[in-house]
Amino acid sequence: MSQEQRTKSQTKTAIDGLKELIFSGELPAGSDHLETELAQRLGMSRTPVREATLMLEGQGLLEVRPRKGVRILSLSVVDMDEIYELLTELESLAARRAANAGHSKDDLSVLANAIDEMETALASEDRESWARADEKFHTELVRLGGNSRVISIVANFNNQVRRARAMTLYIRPLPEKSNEDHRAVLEAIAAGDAALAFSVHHEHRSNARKMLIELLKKHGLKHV
Amino acid sequence: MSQEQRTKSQTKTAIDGLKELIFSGELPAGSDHLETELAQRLGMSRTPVREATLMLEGQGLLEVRPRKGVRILSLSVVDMDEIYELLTELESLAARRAANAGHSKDDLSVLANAIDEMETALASEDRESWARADEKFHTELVRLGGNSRVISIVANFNNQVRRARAMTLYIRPLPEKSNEDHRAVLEAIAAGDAALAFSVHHEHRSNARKMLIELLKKHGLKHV
DNA sequence: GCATTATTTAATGTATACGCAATGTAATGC
DNA sequence: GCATTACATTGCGTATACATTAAATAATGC
Repeated sequence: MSQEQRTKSQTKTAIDGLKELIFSGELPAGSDHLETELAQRLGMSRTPVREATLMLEGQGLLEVRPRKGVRILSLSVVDMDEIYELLTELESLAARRAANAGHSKDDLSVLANAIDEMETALASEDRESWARADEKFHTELVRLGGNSRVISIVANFNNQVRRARAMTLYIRPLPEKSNEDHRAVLEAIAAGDAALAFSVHHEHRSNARKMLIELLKKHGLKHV
Repeated sequence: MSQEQRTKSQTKTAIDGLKELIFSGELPAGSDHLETELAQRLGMSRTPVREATLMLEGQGLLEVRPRKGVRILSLSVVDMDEIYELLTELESLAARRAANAGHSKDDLSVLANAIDEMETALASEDRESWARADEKFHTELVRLGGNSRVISIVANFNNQVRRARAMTLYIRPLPEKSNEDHRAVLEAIAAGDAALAFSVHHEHRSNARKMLIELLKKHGLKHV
């Protein structure tokens, strides 16, 4: 954790608080909440809550519906598919850029570590640890890509699918083959083979997308 | 134009007003403006202006800098390059999806018309008309792609580069070859050839990107 | 004179007040 | 009973008041 601001503004507090409430499921997808209720809950006046909800609406986490309250957004299968398609493209773009950037072995150590962590986690079937390492890998990959717009868009959509991912973590098959892909991507980047990095990662992500969508359909999860 | 809201909220008025002021250059890139000043200018209190600036900050049009005022963002060459790279990828994705969607000739008429309009405009060297038709083509292409996330992201970044595009409209060479690409993309989509639609459009966009970046550098436009 | 501290200023962040419009409820006419 | 209209409620949009604090300025000691 980075050093906290001397005094965090109420609006920031509200943003973080709401995010946390949403991610944790305390404000479930589809639920409605009046500004006054949220303000009370967060211990502040309506003003900063209002500003926070407007910003989070811009980030696709909720919807402000006058007189109906703030609605926490749920994602349909189509939404998930759209987002995964987008993430596939953007992460693959990042992989290509990362390969072209000529990163040193040292630069790539976070990726390598994440892969190791996933391996360890897989061996002990520790899905939570695996998920953390997986997210670390993908986040770092995008960071290495270096396109700041891509970085923030990907981060944003990862937030949007966070709940869904957590929800499916225990019902999906252990990603045995996944790490082969990760290693292949890492190697392509280390070798500076941009086309390969792109295509391998694209394939990897496409597969994950298909798997997830099938899973959602199979379990009748129309909204997550 | 769609029927106006009975009563447009002040916040919406502020958003539209600020956008217009930014796009028109009345609030030049890099300039700073206090909330009070903007409120007076827009004829309303600080509250809706504040909400508007926060939302526009989320859209990358300006930056809220406490005590320094709202700064209208300018884009560096690197920024432009990042954005064009992103647009290249997302529009190409849209082209692929459009090709896979099995659109009828009728569905593709807007694209076809836009191409014709560009041709006409080119013949009379009417750059403004050409730019409008070109934007129409690209917007429609993305719309046909049908991924709503992609649609809104592309729209957003088009807003961000709007000024820069206007600025370079008269100093860049007439895009003689450009329409060949557009036609090729249209044909690939009509034929349902997704891979071709993707690659042709990707190439088209990459070229435009290179051209623009060269142009900015050549003219010493470090910030637009 | 220069650096440091105290003071003032001003712009923001936040709370609050208030009117309006949308929603629900009761009353009325048929 | 049912539809329609009047009424009450309430949640939001906006203005405004106030507190806070960063920045600018003045004052002080050396």
